[in-house]
Amino acid sequence: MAVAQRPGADHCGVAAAMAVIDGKWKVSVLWELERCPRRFGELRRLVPGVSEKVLAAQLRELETDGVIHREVYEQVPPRVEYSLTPLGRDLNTALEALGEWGTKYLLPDSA
Amino acid sequence: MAVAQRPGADHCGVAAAMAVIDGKWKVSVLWELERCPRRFGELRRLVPGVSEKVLAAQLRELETDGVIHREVYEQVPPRVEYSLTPLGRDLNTALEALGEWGTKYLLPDSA
DNA sequence: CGGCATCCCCAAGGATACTG
DNA sequence: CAGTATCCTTGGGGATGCCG
Repeated sequence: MAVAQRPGADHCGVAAAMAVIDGKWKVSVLWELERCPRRFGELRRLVPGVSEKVLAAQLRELETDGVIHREVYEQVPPRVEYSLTPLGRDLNTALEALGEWGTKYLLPDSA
Repeated sequence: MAVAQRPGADHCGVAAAMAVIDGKWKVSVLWELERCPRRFGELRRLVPGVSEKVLAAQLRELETDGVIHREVYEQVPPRVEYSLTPLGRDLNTALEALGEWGTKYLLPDSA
């Protein structure tokens, strides 16, 4: 999303997390990787609508942020697999709380 | 942030939550309101960097989404107070999980 | 005080083509 | 297959001014 960064503010942890998942497709990618490691092409298909350029860019950022791992298998044709790091798994767990809230929020009238 | 919406996908709850907090200052606002209700001008000061236009717009969206309540006191000068709804408090709780992850993530090397 | 209206800008993202 | 390179579009947000 783009979250205001206020160093020192007591919500900076949230801001940091938001910065990591800031990107239109990152949560979807994280979610898909939760099930199992995936190749680039698989992710393209699993995350409909994302372009190659943007998927590659966001994967790089997620890798830089240490939430996913990029494994290159030297073969022909090339094979690259992306997987969650332990940190990434923790992030997904934290996102689940948000997911539960969202599901509850979506209900027209909940109990 | 702007999160890909994939109706039917099993992460749609997360997407819904992300949509609600999508806005550069929304999390900060939510955070400030956690402590106590705040007036418009207070929020401006508490959330440094936000413009009047954008603050007003994001407050409207948060209100539309049912996470904050807008109370207008008919006085001169005008007085408007914003507060969290129960739904908003739940959202903040869910965000705390993310905040804890973020804090952990920020540590150079954690135990 | 608490806004809304207007104009502007720029970075994130989309489309397409090309490459190791 | 798994990307880069290039060009282009969009809209969220910044700055400023006016109003009840």
